[in-house]
Amino acid sequence: MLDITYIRENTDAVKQGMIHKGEKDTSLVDQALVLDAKWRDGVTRLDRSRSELNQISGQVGAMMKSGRKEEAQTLIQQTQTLKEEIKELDKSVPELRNELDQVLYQIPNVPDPSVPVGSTPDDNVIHSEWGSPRHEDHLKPHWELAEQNHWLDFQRGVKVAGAGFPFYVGEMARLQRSLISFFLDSAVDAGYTELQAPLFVNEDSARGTGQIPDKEDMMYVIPKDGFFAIPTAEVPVTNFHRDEILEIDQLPVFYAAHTPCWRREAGSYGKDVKGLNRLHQFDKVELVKMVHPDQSDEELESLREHAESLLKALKIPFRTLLMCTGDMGFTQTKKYDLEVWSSGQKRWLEVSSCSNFGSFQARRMKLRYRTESGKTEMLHTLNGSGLALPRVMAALLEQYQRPDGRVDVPEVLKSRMGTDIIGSV
RNA sequence: GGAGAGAUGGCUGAGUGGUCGAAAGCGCUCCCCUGCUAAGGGAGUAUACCUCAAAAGGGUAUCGAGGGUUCGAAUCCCUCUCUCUCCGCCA
Repeated sequence: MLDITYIRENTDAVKQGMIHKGEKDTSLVDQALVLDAKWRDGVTRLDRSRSELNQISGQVGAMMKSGRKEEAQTLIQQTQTLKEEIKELDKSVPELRNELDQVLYQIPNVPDPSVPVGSTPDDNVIHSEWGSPRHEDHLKPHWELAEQNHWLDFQRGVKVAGAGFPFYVGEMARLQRSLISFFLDSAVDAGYTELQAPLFVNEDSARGTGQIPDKEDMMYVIPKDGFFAIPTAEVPVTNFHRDEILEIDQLPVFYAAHTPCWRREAGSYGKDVKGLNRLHQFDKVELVKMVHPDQSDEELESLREHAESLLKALKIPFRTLLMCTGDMGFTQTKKYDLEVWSSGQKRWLEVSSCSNFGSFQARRMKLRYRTESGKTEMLHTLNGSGLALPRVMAALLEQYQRPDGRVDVPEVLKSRMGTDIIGSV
């Protein structure tokens, strides 16, 4: 959420940002300002009444001590109206604040000035392209390669769990494990601290990163215990420091975590869900940064560069998109998407999304640091995939396939795979 | 799952109805003293919000969370959560 003080002082910029992100109606901002004024008025009145009551209580105490009970009684009688007033305000002020928060939750983060203004994916800017995509006619999609080599078992996945929960078999399982380990090692080398995180989170955490109340339907829920299955490691990892104040010399904080991710993704169909393109459960290595506000612009670039370096090391062709205002999402100030070229499907597949959230997430989860002057201030958070496994594997198989359906192992994975080539003729 | 104990500031730990946002100690910061080291003295050291152009100042709330009793609650009552110990179960 945005800071109401910021909205108060930058009303036009906030409205402009909303419009650029595709909202037609900016009246939420005006609503917020009205509620803010009401709420502050209520707080002031409540504080004043309480102050009066406290003062009287002190006097009563002093009288009781010195035995002036009658005097005390008359004072006590005076408190009745005050107490009623407090009781009312005590109810209405939090209600107003709650109303205000509900409005604030619906106001999107303001895009960074460097983000191209646009409304559709066509307005995204190609930031860079890398590698040599294969364009032979008879390249197979990964699901055909997987079928030939018995690498994926979708049917048994359906039997055991349901659609979108495949088994990875033999070399494919090992390939995934090798990639995960490669990604994590790279992250650690780049200064990230490796975390193994809870795979279920509680309601507070889901709220902290904004999955609820907005995007509840994306998550699997375990109602009996009040858990949410994480849709990304971003949720537990960003919440790691929720409600904390970090010292300035602890910054910046970098974390990397591999987790499965569960997404309900209701309503998808067709080529999107074919093979490994879209699953209900998939593995991902997630990178999270918590940084000083002055650093977040640069940190987004280095985050993107790190994600790109993984694809370069694997020699998988990809492009990086700078997402336009209309395609970047509610919570971000700036976002890059990395898309690998799927040689067998002749299309781009998103494997990473690197985002700067500014203080938007931090404010929601009270993630702060102490400035040199001793004040507390919201941190900036960033995250990015590094990387999402299934689509990387899909692109890898397709890019490295041989005419006989076997697949060469990328150089950087050979020792982990224990072989130069996988599959059988 | 059963039984018991507990939850206070960065930490340890007092406090059972009236200047308690909270003693004391430790830690930390600054200053003084001391020719190293050690020791000593003094001051300061939570968070959030409102008010104020800002700073200063003022006010309010917070002693696990929520509710109640009272003029007044860290202290009394109710509900919940969590932690610890013992037993059971268990990778």
